[in-house]
Amino acid sequence: MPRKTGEQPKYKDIADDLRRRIDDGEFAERGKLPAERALLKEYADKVKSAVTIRQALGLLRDEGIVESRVGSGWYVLEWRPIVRNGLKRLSSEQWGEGKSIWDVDVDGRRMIPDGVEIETLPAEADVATALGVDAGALVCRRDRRYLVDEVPVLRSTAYIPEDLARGTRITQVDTGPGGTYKQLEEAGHKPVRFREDLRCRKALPAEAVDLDLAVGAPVVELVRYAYDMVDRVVEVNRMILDASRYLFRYEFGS
Amino acid sequence: MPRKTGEQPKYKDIADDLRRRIDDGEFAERGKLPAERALLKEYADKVKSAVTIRQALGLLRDEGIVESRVGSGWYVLEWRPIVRNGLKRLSSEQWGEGKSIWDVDVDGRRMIPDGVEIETLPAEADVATALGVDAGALVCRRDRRYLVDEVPVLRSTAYIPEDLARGTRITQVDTGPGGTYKQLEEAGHKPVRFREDLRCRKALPAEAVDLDLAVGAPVVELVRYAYDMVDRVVEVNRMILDASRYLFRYEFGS
DNA sequence: AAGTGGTCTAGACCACTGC
DNA sequence: CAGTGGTCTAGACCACTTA
Repeated sequence: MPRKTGEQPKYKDIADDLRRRIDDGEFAERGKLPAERALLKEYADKVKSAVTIRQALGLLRDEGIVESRVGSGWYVLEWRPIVRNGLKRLSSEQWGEGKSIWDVDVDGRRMIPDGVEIETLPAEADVATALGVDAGALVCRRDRRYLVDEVPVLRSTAYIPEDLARGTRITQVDTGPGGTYKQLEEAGHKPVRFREDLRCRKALPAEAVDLDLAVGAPVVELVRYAYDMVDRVVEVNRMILDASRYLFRYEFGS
Repeated sequence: MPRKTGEQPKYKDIADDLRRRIDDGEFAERGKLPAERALLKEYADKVKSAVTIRQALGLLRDEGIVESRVGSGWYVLEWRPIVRNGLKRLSSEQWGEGKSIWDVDVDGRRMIPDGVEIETLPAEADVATALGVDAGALVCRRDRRYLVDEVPVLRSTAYIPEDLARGTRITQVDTGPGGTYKQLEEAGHKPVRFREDLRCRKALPAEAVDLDLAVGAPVVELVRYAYDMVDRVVEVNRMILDASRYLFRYEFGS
């Protein structure tokens, strides 16, 4: 039956009730909700069809407070963010002394690189524009995924103009202490200025697979530009992050 | 019929095809997709039920590339972000000379305040913690929504300790040129340091209504802390932004 | 008034998980 | 193997938009 005027749809009623029960901690112990068929019985006086129950659960999933596991059930989610400090991580104190800039991402938890792909190839149009080189000019691409607690949280794809990367460890899997930025410094192109463009949107299907997310889950697309002393772009890094796991922090004085 | 092993669900096939057609510009002219019932006929050899068509369209909506208008149809969305520069907007050059810090949000477009609510009230626990005052201490709350192109894009709720706001125009609807920060400066508490914590998640039902979003659409929750010379928190501003309309930019030198 | 998206029913079979 | 979520069908009525 469709909705009557002035009434809220049934599935929203169900979602409201489940949200309240979750907030009340009713499922806190096992972290697990009753099965769909069980909920259908619980709410039998309100709703007749399993589809409507699923609609309510889907709403809660959209809000990021529950997740489903096929063959297993529906589970309450906790939110425990990774704090990513956009300023500290880029201070040369971090990478100047040989620390990896990823170390500052996670407080307590380790961020583990999961496979690296390094390739030298002609720049696509958007990459060329971002780097300020001609389209088709050679660039070095470093592509890598990162895990926290064995869960993928971040895909990072960095582009460096080939003439800056050539002959350095930037083209190697292990860039050595201080990473790419230290290598750029030694090549006479120390990054001194940065820009980060941050955009939040829903995951595309390919990204959802890569980061093990539900389709439509929010991701953050973060593009960082690193400039050297003469304002040349020496690196562009495009990152896709699982938005639900991150808190982005920027601090600055006047 | 359920999915066979190794196959993609039908609704994803439909979504893939529609995504391709949108990218090809097939609907660019009117910006409008065929009606659900028309799509059901178009894809009659693949899919038999309207629910499955709706599932495919819902996927595209989750990805933020189409929207639905009841009684009207499905429309292709364009993405034209508001660039919000987190650094420029907070330089005292912006507000020191009497500009509103909102003016720098929109390039070309105007950001229009839509209703202001000002109230002095005891601080909730989380606000008290953020401001570094005792729970229950009086604070001034300035709550306001902003529109761009007549569309709500931002809800801003600022909290200022009552002893700093008392007797100033902070408690007035119009804070005068330079806004709250100019008033704080004149009270001897010039903000000199800032922190912004940015988190992306799906909209809660109340937020969705407030910003005229679909439930589950991504929003950005941005909390800004302003500190004076002696590191006292002089303002906390909690903002909820329509994520689909914003690009956040942070620039910093080393 | 005609067409549209939104909601709902009462079933069904599948692949996957966990015992 | 029993239970779970995921997908699918073939209908239906409602409120809303557009003309």
